[in-house]
Amino acid sequence: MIRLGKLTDYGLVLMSQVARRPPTELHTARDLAVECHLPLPTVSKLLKRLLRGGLLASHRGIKGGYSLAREPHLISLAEIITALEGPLALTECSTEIEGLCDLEPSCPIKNNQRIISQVLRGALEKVTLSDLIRPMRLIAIRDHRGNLVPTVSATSGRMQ
Amino acid sequence: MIRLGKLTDYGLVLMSQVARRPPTELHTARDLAVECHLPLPTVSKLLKRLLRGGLLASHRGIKGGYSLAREPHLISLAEIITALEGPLALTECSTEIEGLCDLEPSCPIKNNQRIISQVLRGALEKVTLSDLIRPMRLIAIRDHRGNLVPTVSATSGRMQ
DNA sequence: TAAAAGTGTACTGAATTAGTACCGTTTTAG
DNA sequence: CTAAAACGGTACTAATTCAGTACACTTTTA
Repeated sequence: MIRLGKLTDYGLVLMSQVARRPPTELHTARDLAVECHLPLPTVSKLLKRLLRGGLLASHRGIKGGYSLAREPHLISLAEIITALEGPLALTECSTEIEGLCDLEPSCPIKNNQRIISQVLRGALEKVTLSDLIRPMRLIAIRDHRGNLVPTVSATSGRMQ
Repeated sequence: MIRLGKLTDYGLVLMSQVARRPPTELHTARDLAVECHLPLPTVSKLLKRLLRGGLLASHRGIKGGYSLAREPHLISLAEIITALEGPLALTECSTEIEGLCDLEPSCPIKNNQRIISQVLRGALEKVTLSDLIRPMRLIAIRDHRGNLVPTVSATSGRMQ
């Protein structure tokens, strides 16, 4: 199982909750915690990370709160996950940082690892926050080898 | 960062090491450990899991060892990862098992989570072991929104 | 100016994972 | 027929990572 941390999952829930409301509306950490049934400190922590990632805008003060930094269809899953978990990669060796893996000098598949990570990222970049909040269809396409390849399609008709 | 366990990474190295040799050749856990610079107990553990996943065939006895259960181009990354880490999913809620997540009854994006997992799986099913052991090209395609979408292409001309 | 809301850091307990050890089973060479 | 080499399974321990929390600070507005 390729795992996404629980916190990242919560983060997706939070983002989609904000995205579901009118773009001008401000959401306090407290309100979001109640609406999403999550503990306030956790929500607060996540909103901070999403802010630093440039996905949310914040407004301080007594009438403050958070709003989306961009329109939902311009925020990809890849960005959200990156903001919450750090650089999107399958293994440590596929990041830019060298020397993390003992096998690195002799690793026979190092180069391909990087490419695989990019394929994965490509898949996640295709899905946006606006896809997450509206009904999605799963369309299966048969590739040249006859395998079923699942792909998303929003009801709006957005395709790839 | 979407993380794959270190062990799974080792597993990919092991599988590609076996795949690089003639299909009839048997590989002992000891030999693979030396060739891949990994501790023997770890290698042994991984080979067992890959066997149970149906990706390797084993031969006992003094002249025993492991070989691939199928040709490299019929073994997908998705299968290898599933064998080593369990069902391929982004979050617990996207698996078949219900009731793991407190938010489940009220989770607004539960259904879409499942679909996202399937998209990801689709991407990993497209890459096979044979792709892993030969030079791969990364080809970028622009989708309808003008974004670059990375995709793999083996030098053999295999495409999707 | 006080209250409400965001900002940042640091700590602790829990859960997961990696790594190891041990003992059993199968096969084959001599 | 038996000893050695290799696979097969389980269970345990240490290390790492992650989730969750607490606390002190800054900003804004009624």
